[in-house]
Amino acid sequence: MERLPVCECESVHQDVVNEVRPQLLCEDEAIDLAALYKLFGDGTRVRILQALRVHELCVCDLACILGMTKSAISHQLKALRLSNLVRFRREGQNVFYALADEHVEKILDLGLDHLRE
Amino acid sequence: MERLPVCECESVHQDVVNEVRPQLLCEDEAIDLAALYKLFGDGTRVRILQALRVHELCVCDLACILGMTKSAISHQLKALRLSNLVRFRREGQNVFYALADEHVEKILDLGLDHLRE
DNA sequence: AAGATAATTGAACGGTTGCTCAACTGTTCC
DNA sequence: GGAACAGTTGAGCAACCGTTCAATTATCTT
Repeated sequence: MERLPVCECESVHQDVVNEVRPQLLCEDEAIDLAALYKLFGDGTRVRILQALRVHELCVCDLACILGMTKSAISHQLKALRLSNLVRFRREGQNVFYALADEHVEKILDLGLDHLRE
Repeated sequence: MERLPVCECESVHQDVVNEVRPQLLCEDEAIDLAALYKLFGDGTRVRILQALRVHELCVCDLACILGMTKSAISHQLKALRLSNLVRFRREGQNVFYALADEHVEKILDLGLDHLRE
């Protein structure tokens, strides 16, 4: 679906707008990027990810560490799983979760850097 | 408010839990980090930030570029302003916005890296 | 096969969020 | 001062989100 270049404003700086427009994220990229960061935008998920930096953990462990129900944790893990931010393996009755790659750690660190500056 | 180390589970891996617990983010840090990333977790705000990478822009320009109302843009800019992700200066009737620092760009880039891997 | 426990799932609820609309502020120009 | 326009703001509403609760699946043990 094309986004029309119309707007309600009279005094647009047309030259600048024309310079910016081709460098924009396309709609899909913007949505994907936002979807990625949305996962980091919740306290529970961030704490889960931070915990998984230290050691792989089962749902039970995470529930214990964060003081939440297994159900709540599992729901959040599902979201992280579907976006490939965590991977998991079953071992008997336990399912162990771990960070999917070091990209996740980098994102956590960069955010913490920003907060602590 | 202290978080009790209780949980509903019987078979917690206590040694691992004890190792992870002291390395956790405290509640406040987790919330602040999540609040930061929440701002990147919306398609409109991400597109605004990406546009501001190219050039400082007034509300009008952004509305034009994104095909949205000035009001909608202004609401989002307020959120970005309150968290110091953008700065602004008034020039006559226009208010020009720009990225606050290169941290914001780094975060955008890291997210895009992840998507394109 | 039955019982116990880890984990997942779906529905439901309450809170949050993003946009719209209308009213308002601030600046410029006459 | 008053008209015109850029920008901000608050209320309202629909959509989304995170937790709870209850039911279900999967695995292990006896």
